[in-house]
Amino acid sequence: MTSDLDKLLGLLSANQYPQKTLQAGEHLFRQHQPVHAIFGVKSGRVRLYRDLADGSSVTLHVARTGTAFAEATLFAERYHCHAIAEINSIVVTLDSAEVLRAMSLNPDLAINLSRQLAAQVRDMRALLSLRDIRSADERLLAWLRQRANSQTLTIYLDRTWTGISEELGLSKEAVYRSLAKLQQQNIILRQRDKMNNHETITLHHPP
Amino acid sequence: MTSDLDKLLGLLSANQYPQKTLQAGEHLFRQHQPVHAIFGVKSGRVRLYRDLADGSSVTLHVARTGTAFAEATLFAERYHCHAIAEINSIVVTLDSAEVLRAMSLNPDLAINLSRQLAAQVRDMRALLSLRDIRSADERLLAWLRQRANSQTLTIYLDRTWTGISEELGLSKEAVYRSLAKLQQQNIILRQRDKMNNHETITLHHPP
DNA sequence: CGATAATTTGATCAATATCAAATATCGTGG
DNA sequence: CCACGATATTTGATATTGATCAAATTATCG
Repeated sequence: MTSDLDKLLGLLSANQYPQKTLQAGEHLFRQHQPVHAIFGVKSGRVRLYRDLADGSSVTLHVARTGTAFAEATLFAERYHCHAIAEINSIVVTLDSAEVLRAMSLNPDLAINLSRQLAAQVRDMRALLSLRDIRSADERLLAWLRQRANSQTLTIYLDRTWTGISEELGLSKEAVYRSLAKLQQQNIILRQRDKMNNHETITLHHPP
Repeated sequence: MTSDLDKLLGLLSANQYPQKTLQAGEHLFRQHQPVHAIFGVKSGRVRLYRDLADGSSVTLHVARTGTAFAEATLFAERYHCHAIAEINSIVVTLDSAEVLRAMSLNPDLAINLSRQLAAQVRDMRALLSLRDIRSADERLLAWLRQRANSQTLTIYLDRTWTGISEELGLSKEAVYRSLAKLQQQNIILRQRDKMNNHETITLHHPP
C-alpha cells in the first residue's frame, strides 16, 4: 500500500525530516499545547484522545504505520487532543509553521496538499459507505468491487485478510467465511500466487 | 449543522455560483467524461457510482443536502464515476479549471481548501472509528462523548435521532433503545427544550 | 385539522461476534 | 537449510445482539 505518509512528505522537497522515537506510553503532544508540527507514523501506533471534564477520555483516532495524522493541526493554534504511543513507535515530524510558510510562497505545495487530502476524503467516504452494508458477504464483495480493475475485474492483494477484516469492520472469521461462500457460489475466484505468496481475486457474476 | 458546502463555496468570493436542477434519475456527469466542475448539494440526493466490466455497478458515495462532493475531481482529468440524482435535486457547480486557476494565483485559497479538507478528514476519521465499536450503547455513548462540550459535558442537538442513527450505522430502534438504557442507568440526561423543540444531553458517570 | 414524520416499546429471528482448535505459512536465527 | 515460534488461515459450535416487522403515541408543518 502506498502510504499517504510518503505523499505528504513529498510535499516538502529539500531538508530531511526529523524523526522522533517514542516509547510505549510516551506522549507525542498534549491537548491545549501550542501546535508545533504535523506527523506521520514510520512504525508503531499512536492514539489520539481527548480529555473530558469528568476525568474520562475519548479516543478520536488510532494512527498506524504509514499514515499521516493531525493534518488539521496545520491550521490550528493548539492541539485539540493528546497523542500517545501505544507501542514503541517512530514518527516523522513536519514543522507546521514551516509547511504553512512554504505553501504561502508556493501555491503548488498547497494545491498538492489539497490533492492528497481530497483523495483521502474520497477513500474514507468509500470506506464509510461500506460500513453501511450490514451483510458480511455483501460488504466484502463491495470492497472487492471497489478495488477491482474495472476491465479485468481482478484485485491483487498485498495485504493479509486479517488486516482487511479490520478495515471492513468485520471479525476475521466472518471474512474467511464470506470468502469461502463467495468462492463456493462461484462469485469470486481466489488464486494464490506461489511466486510471491500474494493472492489474486477475480470477480465473476454480477450479484 | 454548518455544511462543508458553505465553507467550500466560501473559497471563491466574487461571482455567483451556477445552480443546476436535476430530475430524479437524471445524471449530473458520467464516468470517463472530462472533468468540468466540483459540486455541492443544495437539496436532494446524488449518488456516485462506478461501472464494472460485467455490466454491474458499485456505489461509491451518496451525497446529501449540504455536502460537497467530487472534490477529488478538482485534480482529475476525467470523472472516475457517474453521478445521478436519486430524487429531484439542486446542485451548485464550481468550475474546476476556474478554482484551480484561482488557487494558483492565490495560495490562500489553496490553503483554505486544504484546511476544509483536513477538517473533513478529521471528522470522517472520528466517524469511522465509531463504526469499530460493536455495541450500540457504547457506540452511541462514544458519539455523544466526541461531541460533548468538554467542560459542561453537554451536547446540544439540532438534528433528529433518526438522522443520527444513520450516521451511527445503527437502526433508529437500536438508538432509541440505547438512549433509554443510558438514561435509565443515569449515564445521560435528556432534556427537551420546550422553546425550540430541540434537545440537550448531559453526560454523567464515566464508563 | 389532517397528513406526514419522529419517537417509543414489544416480539422475533437471523447474522455475526466470540470462543475453540487445527492446519498452514512466514520469518528468523542457528 | 532446518527448526521453531509467531502469525495467518480455516472451520465448527454457541450465544448475543441488533435488524426487522409491528404498532401505538406524539410532534411537526402547512
